[in-house]
Amino acid sequence: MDGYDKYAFEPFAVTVDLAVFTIRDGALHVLLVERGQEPYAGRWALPGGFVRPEESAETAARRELAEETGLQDVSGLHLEQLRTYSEPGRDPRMRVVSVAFTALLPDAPEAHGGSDAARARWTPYDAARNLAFDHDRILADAHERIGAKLEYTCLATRFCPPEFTLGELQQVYETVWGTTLDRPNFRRKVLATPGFVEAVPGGARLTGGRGKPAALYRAGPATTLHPPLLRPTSEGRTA
Amino acid sequence: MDGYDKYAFEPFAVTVDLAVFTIRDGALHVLLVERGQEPYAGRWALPGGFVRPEESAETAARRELAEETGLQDVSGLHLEQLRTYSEPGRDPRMRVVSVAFTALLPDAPEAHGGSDAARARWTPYDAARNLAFDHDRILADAHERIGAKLEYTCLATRFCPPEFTLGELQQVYETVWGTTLDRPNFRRKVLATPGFVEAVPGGARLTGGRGKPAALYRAGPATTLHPPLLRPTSEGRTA
DNA sequence: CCTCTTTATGGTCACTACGACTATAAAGAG
DNA sequence: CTCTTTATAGTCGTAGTGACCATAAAGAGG
Repeated sequence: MDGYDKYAFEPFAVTVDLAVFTIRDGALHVLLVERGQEPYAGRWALPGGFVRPEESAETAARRELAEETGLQDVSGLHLEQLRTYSEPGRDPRMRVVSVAFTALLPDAPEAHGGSDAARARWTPYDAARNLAFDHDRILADAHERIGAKLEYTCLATRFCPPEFTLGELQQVYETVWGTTLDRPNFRRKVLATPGFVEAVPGGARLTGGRGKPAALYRAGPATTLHPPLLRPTSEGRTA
Repeated sequence: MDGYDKYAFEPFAVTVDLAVFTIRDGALHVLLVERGQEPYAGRWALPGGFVRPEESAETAARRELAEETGLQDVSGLHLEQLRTYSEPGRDPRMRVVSVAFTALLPDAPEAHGGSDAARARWTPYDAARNLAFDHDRILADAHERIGAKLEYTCLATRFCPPEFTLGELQQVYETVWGTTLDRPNFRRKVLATPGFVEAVPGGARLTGGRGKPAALYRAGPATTLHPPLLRPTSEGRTA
């Protein structure tokens, strides 16, 4: 931050890009918009936009999240800065530095594409490839980040509605990690972690499921998991 | 990234700020520079500078790191993006978005203050307060980040010279975390983690220490710790 | 109505990891 | 030679967890 008068500085455009995840039909989905203009016209991209003069990147990201999802209240949603992408050639028109964010939604509200985004669509994560700009990379980084954070935080409840069953919570882990987990062991771990989930006073779910009705839980006050809930095959990674 | 023609965008200045840590005399130190001009003239700040037109933020950060430390080869040093700070009022003169990085140095080369930074100095972390801009916040975020990463990565070896003793490695943990660790248990854990450290073929250190000479180790190929090496009192955090 | 399937829930058992602790070895200081 | 200091080896009990097995409670289909 020193030397303002020693080097001239180039003006940059600053944008935010959002990797918005949800779980739909037991599969991880991400919100994409279709680009209407060059470059990358017709290609899918992460939602985002310019940071306005009076905004911070976080404020801009939450504004874009509201616009793209069409949700009335996005204040309770989990929004987290991922990292900043600043490679000189990442936008062919001009020098754009983009601050990427990750957001987690409980369930997919189908109605969206509020303001400027031409078409917005929930896309299965595995099908979200060949995106515009460096968005493939951003999306992969975001996926890796949330997978890692599930291990040592209570983030998984952010994918769930206000009241949920342990089976739904387990499905969050299985969907993001792409693995299966032993149900009794998962249950034991979650219930043994104080503040992770709290039982709903007198409720059990009946109608939907095919099997025995499951108890309902809410997200607890805890934010971190000690000890962590490690992925089955996350051992011995050398690189 | 859509809507280029729909909203005018403000040009931003983009800078990098570096939180460079080392361990000196058993205490965590951070590299600071003294500002020579307004605003915050005479105050200490994190080293940093503008991102040049042809650079990425990472490139700019490594260039600044070389300039401020005066080191010939900074290519092997650990440099990691922390996060981006973009609050509208964080620089009183203009709109500046800063990408913050964290760097870890094995030992403190006293000679530095290479190019534009008036005076650069290693400062004990606990004494690095009341910095310019929002650098107190950046520094605190950086400290929290490296403390957390020590738990589940092999980052601690980045604080050590090429060959080190387990006592030195333990001191890294104790210094960053501000705790004490049980020596035999720490030793057992480190040696039981494959790829964390590797014994130097036939060496033991003699001259310096007062006690029994310690075996020398090098950093191994592993990058992550499974299971993690958790801090003594990092349990039950609710907020 | 009975049986099969499905999901939820409760439990056991063995093994690993770890905190707390004791003991021994090998150096320098006095 | 003894004291101090640091490194290293090992022990013991407990928490956490992976791999199971068993039971309960619902719907589906005969």
